[in-house]
Amino acid sequence: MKQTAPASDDGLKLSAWLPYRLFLVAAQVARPLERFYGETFGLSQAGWRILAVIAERDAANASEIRRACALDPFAVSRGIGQLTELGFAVRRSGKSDRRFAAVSITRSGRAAFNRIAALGSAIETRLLARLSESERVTLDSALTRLEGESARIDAGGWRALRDDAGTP
Amino acid sequence: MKQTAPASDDGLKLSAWLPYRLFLVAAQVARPLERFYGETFGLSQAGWRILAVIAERDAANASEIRRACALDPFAVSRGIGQLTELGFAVRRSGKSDRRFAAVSITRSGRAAFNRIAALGSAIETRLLARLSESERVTLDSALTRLEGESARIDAGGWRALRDDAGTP
DNA sequence: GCGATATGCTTGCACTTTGCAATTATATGT
DNA sequence: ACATATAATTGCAAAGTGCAAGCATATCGC
Repeated sequence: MKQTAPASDDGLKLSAWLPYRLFLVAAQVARPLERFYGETFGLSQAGWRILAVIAERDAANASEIRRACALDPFAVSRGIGQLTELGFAVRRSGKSDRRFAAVSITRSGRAAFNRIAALGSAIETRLLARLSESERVTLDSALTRLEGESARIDAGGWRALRDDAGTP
Repeated sequence: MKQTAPASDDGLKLSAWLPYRLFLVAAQVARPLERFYGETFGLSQAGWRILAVIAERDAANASEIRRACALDPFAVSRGIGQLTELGFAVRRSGKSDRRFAAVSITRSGRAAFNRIAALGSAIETRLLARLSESERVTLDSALTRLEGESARIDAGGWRALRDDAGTP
């Protein structure tokens, strides 16, 4: 007598499921970097992403950061708070509309960014070294489309997905 | 006089940085699914992953799950606890070595899994629809190598990475 | 045998992160 | 000037995480 499983899989195998595979690579690769900036600077993941964004713009308000980092407004606010506490960013209330505060990176923020980015680049280099030139090109263009589609999937929520499938 | 930035980037642009791009797709796509199984079954991310793993084996011990899910032993233990509380899995202490408890999925666990997997497959289908057949093949083989390399990067820790780069 | 040590897993507890309601500050429409 | 809208922040409860210590079982050395 067995009551554990009728064994009628839907056929989703975790290790072969594209979203999981992407997640796995991203997570494994992010872990050492997170450890580094966590231990060295006391920076959180959100903090690092925001730092990276303000390093490549000359000033950004919270909404721009939110869009660029895929973070919610709360996380952005807290991340900016963390960065200013660490002395890595400064807030100056905007000139025209003072609801938007401009955030910019400081000298020491940039120094920290550069050290983190060096590790980040090393990671990317090691990953890319495993791919041929044509694979890199293909991956780049494929990822661009996947980014677009994933944004739509996210925006639609799960109800939209259920309607895609055979309405379980 | 400006004190905000010497503007000497290391050239890491977040939105073009491979790990971030992978993360972004994975995160955006995972969010609706997480919402679904969270709201519907009260399942956590770890719970879902473990459920997926025991759905494709007939029984698994905690170590096998840990390897298959890239979770630490604590998370596995708690995830199994959650699944048994929900009635989605049962633990039976192993026959030969009773330190290893065999975990198997139950009938209702499989029912839940099938509903979640249906959404998961819908997501994957929508993503793959954006790619040509040859892109899918390339992505598959590229991802396999990236998985291997990312596991090595993770295992090596950040000190090994620093030595890769120009020792910052 | 049987104590010492190793292994697999679990629990408790402090700490961190997250989600959300409520709040503040500013701007805009009437 | 007052109501409403928008951007950002804060406070707090809930959930998640990391780690030390603990429990159960197995294996080794004698």
